[in-house]
Amino acid sequence: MPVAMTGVKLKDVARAAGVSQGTASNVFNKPETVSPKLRDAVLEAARALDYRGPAPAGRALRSGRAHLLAVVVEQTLGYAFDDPFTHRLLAGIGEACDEAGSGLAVISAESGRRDGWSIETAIADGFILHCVEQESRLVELARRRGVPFVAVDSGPIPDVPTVNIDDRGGAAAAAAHLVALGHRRVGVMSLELAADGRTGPVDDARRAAAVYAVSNDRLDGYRATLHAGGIPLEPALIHETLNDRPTAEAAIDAMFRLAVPPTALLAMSDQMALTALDVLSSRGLRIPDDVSVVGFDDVPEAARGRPPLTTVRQPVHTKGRHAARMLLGLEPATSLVLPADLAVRSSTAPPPRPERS
Amino acid sequence: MPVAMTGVKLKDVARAAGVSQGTASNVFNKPETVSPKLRDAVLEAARALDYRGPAPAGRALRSGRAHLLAVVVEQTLGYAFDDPFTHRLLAGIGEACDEAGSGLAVISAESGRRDGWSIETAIADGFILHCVEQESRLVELARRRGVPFVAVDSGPIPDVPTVNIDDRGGAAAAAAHLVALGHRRVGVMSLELAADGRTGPVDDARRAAAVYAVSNDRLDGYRATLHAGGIPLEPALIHETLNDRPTAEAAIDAMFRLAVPPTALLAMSDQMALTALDVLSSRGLRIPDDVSVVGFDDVPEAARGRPPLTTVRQPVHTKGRHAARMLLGLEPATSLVLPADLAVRSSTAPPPRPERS
DNA sequence: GATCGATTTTGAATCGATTCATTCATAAGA
DNA sequence: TCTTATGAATGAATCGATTCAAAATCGATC
Repeated sequence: MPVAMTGVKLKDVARAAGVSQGTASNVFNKPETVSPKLRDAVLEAARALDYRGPAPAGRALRSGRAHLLAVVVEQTLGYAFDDPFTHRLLAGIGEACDEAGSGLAVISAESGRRDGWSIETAIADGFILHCVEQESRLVELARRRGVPFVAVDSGPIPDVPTVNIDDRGGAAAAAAHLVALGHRRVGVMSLELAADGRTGPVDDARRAAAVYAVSNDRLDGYRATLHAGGIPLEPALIHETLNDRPTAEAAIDAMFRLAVPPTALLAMSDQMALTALDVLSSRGLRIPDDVSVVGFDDVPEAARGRPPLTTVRQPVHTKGRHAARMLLGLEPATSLVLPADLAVRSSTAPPPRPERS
Repeated sequence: MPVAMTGVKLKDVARAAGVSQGTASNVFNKPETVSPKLRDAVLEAARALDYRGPAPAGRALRSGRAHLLAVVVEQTLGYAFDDPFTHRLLAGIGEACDEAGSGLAVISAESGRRDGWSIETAIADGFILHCVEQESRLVELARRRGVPFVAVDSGPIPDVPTVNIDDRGGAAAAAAHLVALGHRRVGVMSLELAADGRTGPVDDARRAAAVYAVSNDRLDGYRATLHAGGIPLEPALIHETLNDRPTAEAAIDAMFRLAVPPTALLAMSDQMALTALDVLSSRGLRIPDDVSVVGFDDVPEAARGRPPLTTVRQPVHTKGRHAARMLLGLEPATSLVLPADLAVRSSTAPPPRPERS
């Protein structure tokens, strides 16, 4: 058993076994097409030379296949793996990859990043873009790269397969639930509308500048439904956050400092809603007695909230699965809009002092 | 703006720009070494031909660098992304990758997997093996592959850099806490000892057959400390589970059917401990009044348990970070043992009827 | 004007396999 | 016995870049 140094390649094995390189290659890739006799000879030579098997890089170059799907997120990898929503999406994608024997990589397209591994340099068979702006640098990059890709949670994009949920409908259901309960003053905690890090009240100009389809659609759903119920939604009652604790807390602060604070909160993510639960109750407000809270996403933590969160349920896992299966050729690559519905739990109730019973 | 079909390569660009291929390559990789004049010419030619940039596969083949770290887990991808512990590890690894501009891939080494992407075929600069058996197929594969790797949560492995925590010490601290509270009858919920899917009571023979260093060390820590406190740990009070709900529930069932059931439970993972909290309280047992429960890991959910879980805190995130940094050459590749300590919260208390006060 | 050193540029070699159109056997059918 | 299919094996071409030793260029100095 010699300790091989390096550099044994298929050519050497082929030569040692006295066969052509093509045959040696076949032994490793389509063993059934080569006679047992030669097959054994090659395998034996490989063993003798301590050949480490076909080198992946060479193989990828020639065959054009990488057996790897890459998920592109706009945050840092550190953040992505901390976010429960992303987990579920990745789990769904992972399931499809399991099916196809493919690997799964995550690419961070965070702006300030050193280059290295990115859409431009990743050796992958396809990309899943998550939550990108409609006319984003990332879409452009993926296009240029010439590798199939699908966009998830990014709204419709011309000539690109996409997977979305009915954000507008889900948001409408959430708002309708509050209207039905009798709420007349409702605050909205919004996800980012544009990628500029801005937070705070959302006026019409800001809304017009929205680039994230998801936030925009949800806001639309809220607004339209509240409006139909005769409830105006003034800028002071819509606060944009970064989906993290500090900015969510600031939003709550601002809205509950108003002369007439809201009796209910519509949050565009469970993460914000759970923060709200926490912040509000630590201020002595009771949920749902004093304030109702509705989340969005139905992450696993939502049902375990205190109290369990009323929220918009969406098939995150399924979404990931579809996107991955499209890229893997396991289903046709089209554009999908999956349904979202309301899961009513215990964080919502009629407002404390109904104007009419 | 012509719609390029395919197949424009560096050679074509070089020719069009009237420079050598080497120079063209430098324009994309070390722009500072080529004169502005030629640089512009090349860039211009690239634009004109709609060149898509250096193809990653070709680049990887020649340069030998992939700019990608791969994490190898023994479960399916679907499972891996569902497990809170894995998230934290990945977040730590991701953080280091962010630093180095590297990508992060996850490989499932689940046994029944179709081939495709595996240790043998992944184009990666290094592997992080998580929770593998000491003399595992996976270690062997990684060795053969000839690419640097480090093993995490796998105990010491000869000639391989590893990152572990002081499992024995952490477990001992957990047990000592219960002993100090006055418990005399303690049950253990164990993680898998070997990869054969077996569950149920753990006798000496089974213990001797343990291949997972983590489970083995924790069990050792529990045993030694209880023993020192004069508390015997009979097989009927050690139950092996698969770290999922059904088998955890079965373990609890069995132990609480005993003539003298335990007054405290030592669980080797928070996931099991949280399940225990759930199962026990749904049977009318109060925690910690009737039964004390100690977890292991301190996942984020632990602090949010009902009641908040007393558990062994370990630096999962840091563990991942170290492993990744070693592979990325950001710190020397050695073997690390990080500390674990006890986080006392509200799931532990003295036993209901102390034999002596 | 010649010389020296530093900076650019070149061009061929190399990374390691897969592919595919041919050639070569072998067995079956006429 | 002579085709004709069928299945194996061959070997050259190719995938798309990076590398590096050697050659060319350029300024500055003597």
